[in-house]
Amino acid sequence: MRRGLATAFVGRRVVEVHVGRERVVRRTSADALRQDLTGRRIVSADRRGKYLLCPLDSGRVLMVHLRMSGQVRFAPHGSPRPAHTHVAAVLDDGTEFRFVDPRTFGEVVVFDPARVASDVPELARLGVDPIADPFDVDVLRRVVRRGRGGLKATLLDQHRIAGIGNIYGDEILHRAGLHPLRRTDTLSFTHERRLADSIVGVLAEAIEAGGSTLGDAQYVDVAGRAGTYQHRHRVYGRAGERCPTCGRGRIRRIVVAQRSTHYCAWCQQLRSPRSAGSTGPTSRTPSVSIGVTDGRAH
DNA sequence: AAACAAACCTGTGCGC
DNA sequence: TGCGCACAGGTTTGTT
Repeated sequence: MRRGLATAFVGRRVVEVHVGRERVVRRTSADALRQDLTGRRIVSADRRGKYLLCPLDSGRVLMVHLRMSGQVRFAPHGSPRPAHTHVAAVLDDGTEFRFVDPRTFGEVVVFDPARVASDVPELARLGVDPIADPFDVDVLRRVVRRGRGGLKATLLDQHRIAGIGNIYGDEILHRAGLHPLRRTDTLSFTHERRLADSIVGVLAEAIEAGGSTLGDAQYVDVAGRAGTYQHRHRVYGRAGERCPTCGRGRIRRIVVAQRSTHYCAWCQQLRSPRSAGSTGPTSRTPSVSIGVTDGRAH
């Protein structure tokens, strides 16, 4: 999404702003958004965790959060707006910025970056961003070792690490070969290194693939195109299937931190299977998939 | 402090 | 065909 904004939004000037639903500008108001955006030019497109941040030439910053069902779309001004378009900003090149969100959990706000701590406190309190910030096993250790909860809940905690959601949390733990309920204080240094590598690896690959568009096509890019990473999900949404990595375990679905959670019963055990002639999961080479390329394993 | 539930909304897919 | 229910990418708030 940030890349799409960098292409379609940066350098443009806002001519006119329409607010449909007040709810999506609830942090301030429709009047405030209109005043802060009208006549302003978009300077850049940044991101912290799941927060999209577009600095304006006024010195203030436009923040968009998509939450569960939000989209940002750009289309010619005058073309029919999709249902649930709650904010539309006409731009100086004849296009229109649209914030579309059926569930209205998402939001749009312009704030003063000097007052971020009071105006957008959750943004100020975000943890390390593994893509935007320096991130390695030492950073991960420092952040994760402060608690001793389960791994899945820790990965989803935006105050610790910013930007990992439910899909990528599952995919990261699968790549790392770690059980979602494994306690963070039981990891060896090797585990921690594997986890740090998996966080960066999964996120980077998913970004390059344009993200994950599920069946209902709620996530699409600024031009309405679907991502392709869903074809490479190894566990998310694949309960009951055979694991494409080990070819041996079944994908299980459990509920962790009130989120559906998927993992391979063989590659991701709470305790490593030892002795008794059982070798346990050893292959840690995620790119090697036997007999299966993309899509469903049958 | 941390674990858990509920709340915020709408749409879709399923079983009956 | 219609109805009720479960469930969905996220985050905050309130309760144990």
